[in-house]
Amino acid sequence: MVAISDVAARAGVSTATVSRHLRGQLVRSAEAIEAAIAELDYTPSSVARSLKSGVKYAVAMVVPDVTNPFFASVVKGAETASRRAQYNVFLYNTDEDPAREQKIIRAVVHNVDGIILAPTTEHDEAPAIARKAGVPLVFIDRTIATDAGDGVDTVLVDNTGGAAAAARHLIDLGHRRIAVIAGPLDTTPGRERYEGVLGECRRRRVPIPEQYRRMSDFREDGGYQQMLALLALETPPTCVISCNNSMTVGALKALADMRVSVPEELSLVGFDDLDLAPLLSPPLTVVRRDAVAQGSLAMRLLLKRLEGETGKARSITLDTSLTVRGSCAPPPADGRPARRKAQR
Amino acid sequence: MVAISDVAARAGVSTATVSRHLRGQLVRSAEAIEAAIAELDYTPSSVARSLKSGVKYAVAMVVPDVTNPFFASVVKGAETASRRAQYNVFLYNTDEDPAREQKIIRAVVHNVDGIILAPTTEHDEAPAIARKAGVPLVFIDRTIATDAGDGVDTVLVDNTGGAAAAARHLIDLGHRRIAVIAGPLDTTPGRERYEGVLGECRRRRVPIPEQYRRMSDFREDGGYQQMLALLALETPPTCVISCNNSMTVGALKALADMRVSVPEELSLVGFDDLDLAPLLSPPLTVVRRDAVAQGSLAMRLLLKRLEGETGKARSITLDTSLTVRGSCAPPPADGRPARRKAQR
DNA sequence: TTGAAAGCGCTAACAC
DNA sequence: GTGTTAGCGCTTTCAA
Repeated sequence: MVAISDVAARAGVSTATVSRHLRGQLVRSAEAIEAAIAELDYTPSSVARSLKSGVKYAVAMVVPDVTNPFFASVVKGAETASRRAQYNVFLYNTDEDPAREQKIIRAVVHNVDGIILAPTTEHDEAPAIARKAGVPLVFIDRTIATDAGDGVDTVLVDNTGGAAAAARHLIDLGHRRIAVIAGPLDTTPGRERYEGVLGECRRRRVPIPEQYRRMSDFREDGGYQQMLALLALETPPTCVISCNNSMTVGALKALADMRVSVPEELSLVGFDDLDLAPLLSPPLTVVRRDAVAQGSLAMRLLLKRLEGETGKARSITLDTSLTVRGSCAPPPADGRPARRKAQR
Repeated sequence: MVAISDVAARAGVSTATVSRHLRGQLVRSAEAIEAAIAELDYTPSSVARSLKSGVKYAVAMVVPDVTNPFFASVVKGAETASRRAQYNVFLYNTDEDPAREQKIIRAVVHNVDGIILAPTTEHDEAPAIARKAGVPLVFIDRTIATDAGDGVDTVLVDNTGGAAAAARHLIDLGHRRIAVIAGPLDTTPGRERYEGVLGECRRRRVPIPEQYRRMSDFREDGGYQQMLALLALETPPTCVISCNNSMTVGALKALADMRVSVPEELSLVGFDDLDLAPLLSPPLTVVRRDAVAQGSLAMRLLLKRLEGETGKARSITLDTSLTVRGSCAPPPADGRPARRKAQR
């Protein structure tokens, strides 16, 4: 490995001078130093630099699963935004496991300058750990309930509004038997979307009975099982709101397996868009948001803090929008929709 | 920040003893040291450790785009596999830009212990850079043509076989006018899949005319445009093989926009599966491969090298399999399929 | 403007 | 088993 001392020797100056030149200061021997650097193909060791300065030029992104297109886009946005400031992005998947998340945060907190985290639960210990280590933390997509989250910059979306818009759309179409497949309620988007649906339905006097409130886990299989359960009900709903993309995929598979035709027999709205959603038959109506922008914004907030910005934490809420495609229609006239036996 | 010297002072021993204890050696004062560590909430600085040992416990994953579900899965597999050895994964997107890729590799090569790369082109300079720096490199999904790639472990899939299987399937169904939407030919999967299709067709005496060979770029819009071009031909093909998932999405959109019914008027096979592929109507027939396994295998090869394994480079080729769903049928009888005017 | 030298936190000889 | 010490590559006083 070629070190700064090699360059200094070759250029006939001290290491201090080379270091100064590297930091952009004017030095007499700039040319000789440049020549030496080029000949030796020297790159400063960021490790040594970090040891001295404390800056690591690294940020950790901790998300449930990059394989989820939403988080893939978030990561993409954050990574792209990190380049301007020459930061590097460590990626970690928690698989929605709070224990794993804590382990990651603890291990990482001393090795990065900042952390972007989609917390697994709303009673998350990451803020305490990060604060103790003096490492800036930004929440993305989810916050935590307690005031342990005070002082943490946050980028959310208007889950409540998006979910309410989905409910409104269905109510306006004439639906009165509305079901919701909800994500974990100890999670910001899980809770807010659920409450968004419930709130809108309450406001419009279309109560959602207990059996239409299906608690699930943001996973494909959860969506599949809950849709199956809904279809097996004595009086099934005429429409369903699925609260994230993975569960929506599961719900769609259940619908396909049970040969339920959408939207004739059952209407469906998903939260979060999917690449192929417009190509399904019918094209899927969804609540959309700009995931790349969310990631990029989170990174920008973090970089501001790393540049020394102080002041109280900011919480930014991005808009969502209902994209109406073809998966919703008025409820079937006979009032006995969607009940089927399984087929092989 | 609390350093090893603080722990040593508190435990009444030297820093060397604390260091030994940390590395697992038996020391008399283990208990006192543990107590001090706990009270001070001490974590060893990985930066200092790296400076000393040269090991950074970091690996760079350089892929075209995490937003592509294939690469998202590769990254997931690699990240999961990295945990066993306590390595951390830096993520970079090249956006298929060779200049950006080079810049990333150069910047990263001295700050990581190893690199996993899906090279942008087949004449890639990464191996030279990595070799000069003495950093192990693993190619994933793509190799390079020249022997500059000698000494680089590689994890590929049987692109040729997969593409040939797709062609065979179509020929067996009776198709004689087969078109292919190819990826960049200076890319391993681009070239191999293209040649796989061509080779099988040649073997079966079903030549593919020039106008049915559509060169594209692995991007959605490329697939869209090329499908449009095919449909506009005087004599359009009766079936199309699309050589990656993004282009397949574009092709499907073109088909939808032009109201071409699949598979009645045109059959379609995609390379790489998509989450919703089974839910399309018709469900999409694709060539599949295990992306998570690919990523995990690449990381395992890399970790072996980092553990000191020597010996010549290994090149592993994973299987692909044709998943027949519903998007292929015998060609239309009238022999004049798929030609349409655009509709709004 | 420049060089000498100290030191960031940790590890590995080396001597005890 | 343990302490002393040197040094990884770099930055940054402090003098000159």
